[in-house]
Amino acid sequence: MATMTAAARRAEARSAYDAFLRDCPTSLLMARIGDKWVGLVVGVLRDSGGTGLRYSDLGRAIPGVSQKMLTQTLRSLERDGLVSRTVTPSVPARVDYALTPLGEGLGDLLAAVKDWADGHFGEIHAAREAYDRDRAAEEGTAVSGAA
Amino acid sequence: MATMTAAARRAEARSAYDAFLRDCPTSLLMARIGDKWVGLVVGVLRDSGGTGLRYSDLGRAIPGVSQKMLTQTLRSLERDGLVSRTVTPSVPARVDYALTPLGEGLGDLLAAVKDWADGHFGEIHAAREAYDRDRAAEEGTAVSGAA
DNA sequence: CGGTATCCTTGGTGATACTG
DNA sequence: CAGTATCACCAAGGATACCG
Repeated sequence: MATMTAAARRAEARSAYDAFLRDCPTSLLMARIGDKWVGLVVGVLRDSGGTGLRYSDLGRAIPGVSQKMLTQTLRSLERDGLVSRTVTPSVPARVDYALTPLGEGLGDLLAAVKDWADGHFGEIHAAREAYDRDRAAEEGTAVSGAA
Repeated sequence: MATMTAAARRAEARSAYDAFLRDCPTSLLMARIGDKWVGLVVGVLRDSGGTGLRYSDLGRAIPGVSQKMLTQTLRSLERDGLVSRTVTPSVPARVDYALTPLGEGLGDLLAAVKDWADGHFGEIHAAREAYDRDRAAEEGTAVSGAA
């Protein structure tokens, strides 16, 4: 047992931390924002005005999303009170999705993220190129040194 | 071939969209924010003041992060010019990480996200409970109807 | 101390097929 | 139209072992 203490303690720490992260509102929101489709969906819903969009409209507005992912994203957003789902029991059935006030708040936040991204992407891009260039230069130096 | 058109077009749309997303600064930043460890790392670095932290300090400050993930996160952050890496060639070697001005900008953004999360988590949590309750009630209704 | 290289597991993602 | 269910895949993440 004593030989496993280090690994066991690490595992325990991980579990405890994971539990903490699950309860941490910030982590939750960050995971949400980072989700591949969430940003697109609330963006599209935001652009559509408060009128809402039908399921198939959403699918068309976001090329490349599968039904599964669209439904899954919509469901989780609905569960968190960020989008509202309105079923009109006509034939064929019609379902509209719209941002709730809370969802609009998230949309505003996302817009702020977008602004920052647009404003600083140039710097980030430049930093990447500089980093990659330096890295290539180091490798080149190493190679020429060896040769 | 005509029978594959629908699938082919979908695949093509996916590829084009994926390419677009890769070039989209907003998507890039969202992916970054959503990364499990990025938020923690810049948060810790931010709290530490501008003095920076050593690699092992970071590891200790974030229980549950593996060396691999810590290094990987730090590298990608460094590549994007968000953190600086300073090597002091003493024995044993010492490496310090700190937020760059750009990284502090990201930190501010993250703080805004955190504020929103803290301010609205109550609503989200309530929405979840309401959703889950409704869902359970529907199932219950279905069952009682069947029975 | 501060990493890198490797293997292995897990689950997120997407394609497909079927239903009310 | 608006989903649900199932399967298959691959890549992110973690554990482990080793190097400068």
